[in-house]
Amino acid sequence: MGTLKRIDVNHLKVRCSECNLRELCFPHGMNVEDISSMDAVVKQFKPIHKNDYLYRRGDAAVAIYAVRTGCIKTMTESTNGDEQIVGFHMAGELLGLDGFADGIHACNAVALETSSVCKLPIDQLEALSQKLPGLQNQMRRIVGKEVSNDHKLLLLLGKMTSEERLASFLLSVSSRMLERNWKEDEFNLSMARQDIANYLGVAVETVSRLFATFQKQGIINVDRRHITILQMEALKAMVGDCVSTNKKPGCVG
Amino acid sequence: MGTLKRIDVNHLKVRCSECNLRELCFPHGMNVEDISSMDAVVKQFKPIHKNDYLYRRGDAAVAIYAVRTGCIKTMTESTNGDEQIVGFHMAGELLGLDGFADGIHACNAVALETSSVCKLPIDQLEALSQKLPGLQNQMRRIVGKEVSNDHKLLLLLGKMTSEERLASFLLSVSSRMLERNWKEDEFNLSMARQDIANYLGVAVETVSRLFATFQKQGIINVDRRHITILQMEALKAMVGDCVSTNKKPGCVG
DNA sequence: CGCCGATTTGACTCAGATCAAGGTTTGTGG
DNA sequence: CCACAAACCTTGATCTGAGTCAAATCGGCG
Repeated sequence: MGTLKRIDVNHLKVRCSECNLRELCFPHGMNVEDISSMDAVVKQFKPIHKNDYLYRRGDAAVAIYAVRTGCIKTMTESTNGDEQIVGFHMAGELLGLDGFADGIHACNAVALETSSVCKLPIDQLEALSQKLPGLQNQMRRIVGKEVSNDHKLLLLLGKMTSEERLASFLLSVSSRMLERNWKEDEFNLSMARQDIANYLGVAVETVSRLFATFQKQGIINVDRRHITILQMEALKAMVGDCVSTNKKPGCVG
Repeated sequence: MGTLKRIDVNHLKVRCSECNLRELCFPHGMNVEDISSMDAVVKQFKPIHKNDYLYRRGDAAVAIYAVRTGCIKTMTESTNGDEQIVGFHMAGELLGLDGFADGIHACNAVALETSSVCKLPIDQLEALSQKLPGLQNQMRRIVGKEVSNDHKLLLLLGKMTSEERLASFLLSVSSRMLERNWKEDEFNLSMARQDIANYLGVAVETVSRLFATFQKQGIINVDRRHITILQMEALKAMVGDCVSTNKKPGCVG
């Protein structure tokens, strides 16, 4: 956005050991030496523009990707052309596991804005993980997180009202902002209303109306894609009470 | 069902190499020797009864499980008590990946009928996979399949009508029957209507009505939980045309 | 400025939920 | 083996949250 300095990032040397996102990509179970040995594996670092595909359904799956900057959506496609967005991937988050089943990507991955990613070739990652138990552990965690994310979304699509869905979405973005040490109560959404609607399994108009309602209730402030959360607790209460201030008995969340 | 011989399966020696389900559990990339070395890892073989929990949300995740007989459902739980079934696991299918993220199961796993499972301890599986590249490959495939299954369900819950959902469900069961060399057009469902409804994100009454409608249309025959598919093509057409007889251009399914 | 896509808002509609009631199957204890 | 209860399933009537359709407005951008 705005004026950007022209930097050819293709030639920048990528070093996991010097990356300020490494705590998000590989947060646990890997020590400094382990991280350093990742440097040799991270093969590419390419910028892609808004609406560009990182990979398409049907492409050979040769790598997983870590988002450095920007935001990338992944979506499944049905035989009759319907699409369902299954994830928005922010800086420090990984994508590409959808190709693990048979070596062919089952999803499309599209940039929501100009984004850059690290490419981690699967074969090399695998070879390295034979040597580093820490990496193997980490891979397992990454997989587990993907699965548990998907399950959260299944619960959302299967059981929640549209109001709960949007509240849940805003809280998810907010908490991910916090993880990155950005403001948790003020941020810009990188996705269009249509993308939010698709992701949440509702109509665009419903998203639009809910934003208006939340604003009228003084819970959030909406200025186009700029969101300010005014009453975090109100959002949390919509999704499920016990998340809020103190956990109630029986609640793990 | 009916009269069963009393066999204490707890003491049966488990051998992957002799298991007739191994083609489903570990279908590719592992040769006979690899499979044989799995024998030492498969630790338990325990029968669980209808409504018993294989594991609960919050339990330490120490293993993944392969279903030998019966059927097991896995479900997520929201903070306010809602449950969403995320999978039905039939003979030869694996479950338990939901514990990979942080070593704690995020799902409940419950038997729909008396079932037996193989227990594959994660630490030993990991140790073995350091030696067997084939196993590591296979683990990756298993993960990929889980992810792609979840994505299919996301598409179903996010975009399909209730009619498409039920058709899709029946086709999924049917194709899994075929994989097991059972009849693809005649089978017993092991789950209650309520479970189907929950899984598909609709009301029980809707499931009941749709079964009645499909039967009236001569597409299936329903006798309680016994299903006979009379017009497979009609079901396929409901989900998306190009799956049917011949693939149309642009369709991968 | 004028066009185009993104977003909002209002009016109307409907698929599927909810409510209500009855029928059927299964399990249990006597 | 039967009686009874509980769980499961079906069917009908009614209601409603959210979709669809239509139109106005906004924001960029060439």
